[in-house]
Amino acid sequence: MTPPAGVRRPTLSQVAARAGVSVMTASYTYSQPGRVSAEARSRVLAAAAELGYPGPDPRARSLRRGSTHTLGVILGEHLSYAFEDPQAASFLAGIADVCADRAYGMTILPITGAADDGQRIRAATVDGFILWTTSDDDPALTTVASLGRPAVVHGGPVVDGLGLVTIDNEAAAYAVGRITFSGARRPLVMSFPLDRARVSSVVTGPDTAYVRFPVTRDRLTGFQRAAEEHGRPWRDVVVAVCAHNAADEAERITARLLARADPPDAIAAMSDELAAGVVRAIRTTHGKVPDDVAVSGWDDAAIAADLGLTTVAQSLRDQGAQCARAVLGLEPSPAPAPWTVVVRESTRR
Amino acid sequence: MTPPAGVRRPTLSQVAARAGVSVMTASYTYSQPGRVSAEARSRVLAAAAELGYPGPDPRARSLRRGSTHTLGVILGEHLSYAFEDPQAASFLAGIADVCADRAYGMTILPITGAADDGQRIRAATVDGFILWTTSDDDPALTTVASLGRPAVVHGGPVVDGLGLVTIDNEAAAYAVGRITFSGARRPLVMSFPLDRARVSSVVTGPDTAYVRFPVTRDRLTGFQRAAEEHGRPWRDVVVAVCAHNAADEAERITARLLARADPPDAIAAMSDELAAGVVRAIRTTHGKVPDDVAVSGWDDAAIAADLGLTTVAQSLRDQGAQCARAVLGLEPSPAPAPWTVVVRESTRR
DNA sequence: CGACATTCGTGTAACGATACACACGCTCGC
DNA sequence: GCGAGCGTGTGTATCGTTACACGAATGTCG
Repeated sequence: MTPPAGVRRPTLSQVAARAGVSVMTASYTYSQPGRVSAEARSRVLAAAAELGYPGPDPRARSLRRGSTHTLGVILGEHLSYAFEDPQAASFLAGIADVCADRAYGMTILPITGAADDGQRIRAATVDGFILWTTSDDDPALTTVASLGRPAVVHGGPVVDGLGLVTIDNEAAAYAVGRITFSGARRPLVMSFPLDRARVSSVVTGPDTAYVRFPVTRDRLTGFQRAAEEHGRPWRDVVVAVCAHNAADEAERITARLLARADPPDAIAAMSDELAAGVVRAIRTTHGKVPDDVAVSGWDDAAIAADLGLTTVAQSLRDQGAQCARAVLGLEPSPAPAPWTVVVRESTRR
Repeated sequence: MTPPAGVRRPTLSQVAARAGVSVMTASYTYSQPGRVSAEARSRVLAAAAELGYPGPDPRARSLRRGSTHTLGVILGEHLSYAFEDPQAASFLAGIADVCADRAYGMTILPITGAADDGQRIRAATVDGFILWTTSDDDPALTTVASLGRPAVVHGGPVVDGLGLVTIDNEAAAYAVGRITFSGARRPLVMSFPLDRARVSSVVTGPDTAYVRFPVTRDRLTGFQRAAEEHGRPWRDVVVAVCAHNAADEAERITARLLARADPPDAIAAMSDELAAGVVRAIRTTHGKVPDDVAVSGWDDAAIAADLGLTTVAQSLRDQGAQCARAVLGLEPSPAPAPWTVVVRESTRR
């Protein structure tokens, strides 16, 4: 995989010399072919072919032109998890659609959560940024904001100078929570992490003000309203926190909770992935959905239809595309993204 | 998301001027801090802070240094599918691991299958390439080879000057095929596309020499050997081709095949994803796995364990990482990647 | 005390391309 | 017949940084 050493990429001026024209004529042949006569153009292209000139060096071009034709994507969690998280994958697919359309590259930035992330962001050769899964206190936010390049945050928080693409998570959580918790005596929320520490834990009625991830905070707030409306005080509501958006983890935690003296009888999960784990755990212990435990998910992924899950339908793919368009300046002021609640068997008692 | 217009990024020479040192001293402050005295260094950093200088411009740096600190990934199928294909996601995760480690960016190139893909590849500001899901006649291969930058192909084909990371697909297919087809009278292969047209179809005993995707070709060849060893001539073996690696499609096709007068009684699928669709279709029609139909998958994904699928275990994640290391020159000569067959209930009669 | 190594600052010349302005020859239109 | 306008070719300056080589100052050692 190592290229033959010693062969250097020919330059535009070598091509120009060989074609017997000026460097600018050669340059225009690539950037504005119409600007050059047919004869000159063909001589340049012939010379380029003879020399094996692959076209203008993108590095030099991006320096001179000031644009890299590439978008940077900053994924909040360690990259390892990002690709295996189906939500993130849909979101990335949406970005990729727009990028492919406009011939933009899409760079996944090598963020690890370590101290040098700021440097890595500053060193990225990209025209703009899209941020996924950021917390209020994520240092990447201030770094990106300080660069003065266009940037859009998905989900939140609101940062001055950065765009925002999101749904109204609180309203959606309230809507699906009301359905899930209806008639429940021990409602439970299967949640994403509350802060960047990303540890799994089980707490009751957490103060949402301390939750650092805006998406998670808004959803918890909505679920809280729904629970309280059904006469379940928040301080009695159990919130199970999964460190990652993975069904396995939700299954393990749910199994433990079901074994308690006061097992939950309604579980609202923050993703279909987590809900799938919940359902698996319930079935393993010979429980019935929804008779013993009502369950809802979020996203309306393929698995939600398979399992008959009530869920919040949103298109992360569209939201990814919206982010990309916003960064590229194709979408003046992104509107709140649409969502609906899809009611299926998993909440019908 | 649009940055305040008019503010220009300060340059290194402005910082140097403000700090009262030469440009080179300022430059060394960032690239080789040890090379400058503590006093000069702190003056430069102070000046940079006052001016809001975010560090050396990566575009200029990559032009001058000749390296971009970024790897390019070329995904054979249209990007839309790539992210939703769990195999691709694992592979990408492996690349991402290595990139994050070395502070390399990872650019997904905006390949669409259209005519200007070559230009897009040549215009990519990357140090090397990793190619995923390429066919023998993929024009991206020759384009990449002509650039003389390090590149690695996953799965094949073998191209002069490009590295190769793969398992021995033929041997693995033979191994899992022998188990799956044991005692079967109507073996069937659920396959990936045979060529870049990517249409789904159902054929019998295709001439493997005409299959354009090396991975698919090698696996078919292995399955062929396995079927023939069990006394099933290849011309009688049905090969169902799925256009994409998606369970839904496999389910639809399997349902149709099961409704035939001569339904298959053993199905070897080229991925667990496809096998999951196969199992779903069998169960929908009240068939039993493995009693009515033996099934095997490929990859040993999470779903394979869930479904009790016999499968070829390989780590696409490790292979992705291997590709990345090879391109970065950290791995002299990549060895064939390991695989094993995991036998579970789905083939035990 | 002179020879020699080390530390650290600087000037100059690239890296490879493009923006811009200018020059030249032609064709029109009046 | 002459200025305007267009189509084409070219020189120069510059994008922002770093490699390299050189020189001055300081330190070390016999």
